[in-house]
Amino acid sequence: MEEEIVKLEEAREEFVAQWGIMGAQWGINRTMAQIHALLMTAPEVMSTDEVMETLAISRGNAHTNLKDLVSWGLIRIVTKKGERKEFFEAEKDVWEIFRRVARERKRREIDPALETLRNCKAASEDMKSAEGKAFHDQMGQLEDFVSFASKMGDRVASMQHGKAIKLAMKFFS
Amino acid sequence: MEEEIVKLEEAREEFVAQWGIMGAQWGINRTMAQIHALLMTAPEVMSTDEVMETLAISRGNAHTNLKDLVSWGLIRIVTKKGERKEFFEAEKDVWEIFRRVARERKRREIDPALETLRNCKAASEDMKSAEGKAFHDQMGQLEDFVSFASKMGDRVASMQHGKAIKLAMKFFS
DNA sequence: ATGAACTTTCAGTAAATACTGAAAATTGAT
DNA sequence: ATCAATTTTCAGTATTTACTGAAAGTTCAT
Repeated sequence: MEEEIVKLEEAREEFVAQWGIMGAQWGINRTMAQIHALLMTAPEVMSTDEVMETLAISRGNAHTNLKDLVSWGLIRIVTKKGERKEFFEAEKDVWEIFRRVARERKRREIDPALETLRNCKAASEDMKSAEGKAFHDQMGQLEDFVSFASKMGDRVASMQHGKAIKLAMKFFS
Repeated sequence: MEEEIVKLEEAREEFVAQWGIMGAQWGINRTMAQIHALLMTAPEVMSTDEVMETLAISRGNAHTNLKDLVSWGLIRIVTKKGERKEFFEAEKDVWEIFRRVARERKRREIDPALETLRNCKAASEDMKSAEGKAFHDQMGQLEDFVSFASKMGDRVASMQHGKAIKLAMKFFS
């Protein structure tokens, strides 16, 4: 039965490593994604020291990324009574994870981009030249698309899991 | 009327810069995103030299990123008769841009991640411990979610623009 | 008020990523 | 076959991003 524990740890390590790579490809720092993966598959809450030790990273690094994960709403701080230390626990529901990431990325990245697109569109509003008109038109198309996608995201993210599943079923019919 | 040209160039520069920042936030290199933005708003096809000059970057950099954009299907090579140089032209249709990015990211990033999730799930298939079962279950949930999202993406990406719009309308009703 | 337990910050450093520029390779016209 | 135009590659370098570790700050029990 000891064998099972080893196998589990191996599988978990593979998952943590791959989640880190995937995070990096999507513009999230590798360590943050790894900590997230670690906590998602942790049977119990973990302290900063445990995270440090498991991933072999420094206190500063662990601390910063744990706090970033908290600010993304992907993990939460838990305190045990009688203990002064903070422990961390991940949101494990995939639908909830998706919703939180979608919300944050909208707020942090999509909205500022939309702002720029609107600026560029406005700046080229009354242009007479063919180039000016084409640019204005292109900005308009991009703005429409991005704001549409963003609204879709909002809409989906604010749904209950069950509703979303139903919708998806309809979608595939 | 000269004034309009200046204003247009300013707006275009703002767009190029912001698109670069956004790209970087989504794990795409800044220069690649900037070249893409530049070509999306170019009234004419551009040569490597023109791209180099406009963005003040080296030949190697311009070359590498132009070829990467071609491999993403976001720009294409155009030749002018009587000229040996290659020119580049961007796909301008936002829906088509979205489809190509979705396809490539699936192929390059989602599919490998799914592979790992399946591995981890399989590796913990017959585990008896509570930890093993919980891990297996978590991998299963993640796999279901990712593969579902990926299928949705496929489905949407393979739609015609018009169909997608209709669907979206239904969605918002 | 003191001090141990713990968290936070941050200057310095390491690692990863992106870029340059020039040399090598390729292409196509003569 | 030669050569000028053009594309491609890549060793070296610069820039950006991430990490370390230790010092400073905070909190809470006594």
